[in-house]
Amino acid sequence: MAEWAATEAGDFDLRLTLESGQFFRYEAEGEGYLLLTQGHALRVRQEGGLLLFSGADLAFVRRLFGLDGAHEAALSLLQNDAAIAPLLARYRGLRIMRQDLHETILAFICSSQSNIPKIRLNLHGLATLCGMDVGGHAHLPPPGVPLDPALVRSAKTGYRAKYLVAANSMLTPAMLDALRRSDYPQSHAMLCTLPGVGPKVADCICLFGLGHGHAFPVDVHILRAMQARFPRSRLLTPQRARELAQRRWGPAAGLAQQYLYQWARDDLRRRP
DNA sequence: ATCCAGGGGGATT
DNA sequence: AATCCCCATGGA
Repeated sequence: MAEWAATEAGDFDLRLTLESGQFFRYEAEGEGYLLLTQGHALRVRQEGGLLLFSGADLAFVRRLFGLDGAHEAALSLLQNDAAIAPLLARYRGLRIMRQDLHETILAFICSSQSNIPKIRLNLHGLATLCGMDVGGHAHLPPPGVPLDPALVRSAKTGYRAKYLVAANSMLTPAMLDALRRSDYPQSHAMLCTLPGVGPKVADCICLFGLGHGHAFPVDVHILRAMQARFPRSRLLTPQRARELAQRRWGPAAGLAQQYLYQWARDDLRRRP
């Protein structure tokens, strides 16, 4: 077994962050987790304010989990806002991860009309059937390669199979580079040209795969959360909720969304 | 603009 | 065991 390294991770909650619906290629293993991403088999576990890891270098781990000053800067924009501050305290340590762009696109095409366990099932199937083996671990297929529609379908991706096949062929290195070089509105528009990617999924990709803090994906959970916390805003449609969040929180809107999502999942479920 | 199909898993009956 | 429910996207 590889050697463990450690890094300071105060104000970080590994379990909360990993299981908050932004990243799906993990499984519980012993006291921690095994993550399969970007060719790495990364083992992580948290002991108090220390994050222990093996399988990738320090810079990779700190970037993946958002352990940088950008998080503190975004937090400081939210902590004086009465509409969101209680959630910051309740879910202390929840961070936005910074993931690989191509993996994020595949994951969130799978995410439409779905749920976390099923997305994990889809991605595991996709990696096993269409992907590549790296040291005994299945990783997602690389961008640009043609995927076998029958295999993609057998990963139980359902009607999303054709989107995954078409999108992966469109995702050339040039397109990924263009996405990375573009600003938030441009990359959002470009992502919406991919099959299976609409405004909501594009915002997830902007937030988790491109690090655009303004991105504010609105699904039913977020819409419910926004309606509950801004009861005086009449007729809060998904589009209006997004505009309100971006106007109110600016580059911290995406982080606010993550706290709202967690709260909605915990407290605003149907049939409580 | 409005309506509705779509796939598979989970909850409910 | 059968049925309802979920709820983003795309096409009619």
